[in-house]
Amino acid sequence: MALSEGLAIGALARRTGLAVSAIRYYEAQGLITPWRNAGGQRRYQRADIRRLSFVMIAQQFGLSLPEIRQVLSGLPGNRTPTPKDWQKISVGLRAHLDQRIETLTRLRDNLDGCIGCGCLSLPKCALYNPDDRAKSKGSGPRYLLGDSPDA
Amino acid sequence: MALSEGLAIGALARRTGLAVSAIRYYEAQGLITPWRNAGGQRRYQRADIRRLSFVMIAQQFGLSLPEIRQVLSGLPGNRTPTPKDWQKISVGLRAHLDQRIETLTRLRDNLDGCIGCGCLSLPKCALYNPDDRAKSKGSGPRYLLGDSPDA
DNA sequence: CCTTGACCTAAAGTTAGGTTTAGAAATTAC
DNA sequence: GTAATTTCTAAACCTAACTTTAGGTCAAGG
Repeated sequence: MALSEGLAIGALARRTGLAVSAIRYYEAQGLITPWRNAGGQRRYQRADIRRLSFVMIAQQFGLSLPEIRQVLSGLPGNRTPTPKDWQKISVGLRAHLDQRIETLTRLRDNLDGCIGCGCLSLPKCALYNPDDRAKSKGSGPRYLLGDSPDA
Repeated sequence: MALSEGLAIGALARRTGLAVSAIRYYEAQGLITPWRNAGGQRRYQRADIRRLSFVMIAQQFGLSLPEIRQVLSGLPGNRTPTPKDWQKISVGLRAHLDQRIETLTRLRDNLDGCIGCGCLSLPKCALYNPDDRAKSKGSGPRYLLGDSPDA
């Protein structure tokens, strides 16, 4: 097997720790694009290891797969991404993370202000701030704030 | 309609902003326990407005419904919870939130250290810390770390 | 009394992020 | 040249947290 024939999906799975089925799923979601060998099997570049690593990290940060695809689209399509390329898109991740931390921190501070104040059921309570609620990615009641099914 | 006949599910829905179906679902999950009137319809106490409010807030904080049920079990069963009762269980929420913020902050710091370092694909990278990964509640690859289906 | 709106239950559908299964074809190992 | 692995596709299944639907009952108003 020549050096440049690429990685089979199983090898990529071992390198990344992902399940083979997950890698195929990510492909279906447009996160990674292997080529096919003569027999129709998927082959990956070594750079794809890093690409999938990035996917996993971004997931830990709370991004959805479509969001991650969006971020990854910031990478050059015509060549193997350099460390500098990764650096550039990581900055976007960092911003996303900052936002999440800030939201949670604000929520926490509100909780502190609310503990014992008895306002838990009042619409005025800071914890009911629609802004906060919209930003929290925990599932929660689906159609809470004008996010109606038929809108 | 006498004063003490309780709230119908629709009224509770309007007060909390939840969908009627969500309230029934929460009942199925053991988060709230109405009684039934002569005709078999659900009736709720006014204190249940606050109970559901608490559920919504806890969801924003990232707790699952089973976790919330657990927290709610800290309330007295034999009487209407006082502000002090709510205060007590809110402290647990606060701790949960602190933990999440800390995890995310640590993740962010690691990202800072990693941006541009080229380590994104190495198992040694701090971002691969199993501890971090296990704690992040974002879904991610399901059977990542010995969390196998048949274990 | 009768209609209309609110409520009931059970079951199926929905989304995200995957996994599992089944049967077939390609690769690798001996 | 087989036998054992891998890989392939398509479709079904899974969990969480709900919503929707279908068919029927309850409650309130005129």
